[in-house]
Amino acid sequence: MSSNKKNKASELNPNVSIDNIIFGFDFDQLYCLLIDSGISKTTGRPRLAVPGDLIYDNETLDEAANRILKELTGIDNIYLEQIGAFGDPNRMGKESDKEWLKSMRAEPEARVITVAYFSLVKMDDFNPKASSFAESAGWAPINEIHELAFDHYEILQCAREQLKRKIKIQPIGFNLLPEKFTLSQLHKLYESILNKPLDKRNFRRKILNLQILTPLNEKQVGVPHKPSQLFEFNEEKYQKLSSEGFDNFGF
Amino acid sequence: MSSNKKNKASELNPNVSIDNIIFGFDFDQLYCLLIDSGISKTTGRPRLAVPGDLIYDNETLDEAANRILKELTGIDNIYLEQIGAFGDPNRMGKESDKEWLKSMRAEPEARVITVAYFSLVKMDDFNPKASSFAESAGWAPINEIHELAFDHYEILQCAREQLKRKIKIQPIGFNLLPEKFTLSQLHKLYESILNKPLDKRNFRRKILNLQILTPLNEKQVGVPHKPSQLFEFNEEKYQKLSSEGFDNFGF
DNA sequence: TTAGCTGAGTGTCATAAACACACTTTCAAA
DNA sequence: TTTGAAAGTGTGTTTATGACACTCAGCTAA
Repeated sequence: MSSNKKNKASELNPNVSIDNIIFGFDFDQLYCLLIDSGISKTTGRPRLAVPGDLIYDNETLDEAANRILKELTGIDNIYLEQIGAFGDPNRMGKESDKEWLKSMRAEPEARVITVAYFSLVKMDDFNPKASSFAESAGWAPINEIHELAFDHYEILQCAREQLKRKIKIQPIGFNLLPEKFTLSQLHKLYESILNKPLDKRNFRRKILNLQILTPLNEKQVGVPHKPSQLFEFNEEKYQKLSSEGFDNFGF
Repeated sequence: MSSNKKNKASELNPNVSIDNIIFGFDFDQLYCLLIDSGISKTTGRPRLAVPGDLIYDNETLDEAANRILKELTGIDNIYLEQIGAFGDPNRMGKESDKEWLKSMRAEPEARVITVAYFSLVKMDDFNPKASSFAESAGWAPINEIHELAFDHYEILQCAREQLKRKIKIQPIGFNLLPEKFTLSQLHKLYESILNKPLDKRNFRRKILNLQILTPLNEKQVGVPHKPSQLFEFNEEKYQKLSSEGFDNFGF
């Protein structure tokens, strides 16, 4: 039975794909990693999509999402969370999508349900490189993304909403920052995700009251203003806090 | 092209299914609708599962979930929300599951990804009746469910968590109650979902402050204690409230 | 060398929400 | 008419929220 399973191991499942919204943050705004597969013959515009692929029959959905992330960026151990399944029978109905599918897929007409994920990466961990199935990949500011292949634009909006919801409950935002960061950077990150201004003093008070930040004996250097204190996220204190049961960051 | 699509219309997709956690409430505790497909030859115990089915290639995931709900219960227009996709390659690996699959599916060996939903029904709207693919269906108190087919137990736990999260943000609980209900019933519902006691006076104050309940000129009759005021949920006021932007029920 | 710019860092007060807590009322049944 | 069972009600304390404006430290360029 196990060898029977192994036989199927390397087969692509023609009906289920993964699409992965990869978020990054440059201390100023949120970005999303997009793949540019060239100028579409039908629209005359670049065909932009989120990284994704059909799944293999021997991998879990999480494994498939990690694989896609790894193939594209070369990094693993990334924060990854499922958004949900998107399965409109017509989700691949645009002419430009069909054109692309014909050139890429063994069964371009097959109906594909996609399971969407989002992941949070430290932007400087990743230097976009072309992957095998796309001509190029790059970071796009999320507010400047207006059109994507398939239903990827819709998925992106869901991802943004889910991130908003989640960041109010769990400090996953730290996955978008380097090990050491300033409170202003964290502040700006929360503002970018929640898409609204937050009072500086109130933000600092709340975040510090959580006691999940360790101040370092280190400051910014070379900045043309008062240098900022650096902090790091304290996983241990956070675990303690969540096991004691709290359920809100309150932003 | 459209007729081409229509051709595929009635085909079952062998790789994607829907499973639906259907919640009910009897003013005392939460229930889940389960299907009993008889005594398993391998375990000797009844094989209990959540209603579900493969999807058709021409329906959206939401439509498929509604269809399953309708086929089983005869009711539509039910509150329905996606939980997510579950796709462990081994999720159908138990012997008792395989035995059942062989008797039910055209391709019993196919790998199936399932998209889970939960729905909220007014228990007295629904009198369980046997569906075509199950010998019987019935309500089980969620705290008494310990073992289910496939990964349904895991899905049930996710559903409970999602319901907990959601009820703090949106008043979807009203879908589990009849048109007219008392504050005590609503109180008990919140306690059942959140799985913890809530102070009676504080609960009433909060819920009434939301101003989404209309008191009726009607009381309970025939109860051996002070009769309770009846209320109904006011959808209109709720819409107004949510469009003005609030994001928390605060329980 | 100093003036000016930039963002860092800080505290208080007023308001609102959360929480803890106990007795009286109304009806049915015995 | 007494009893049991759940309904209904208010206050004081504590905690969290939100609004708000100035000084500080380092760099740069005159």
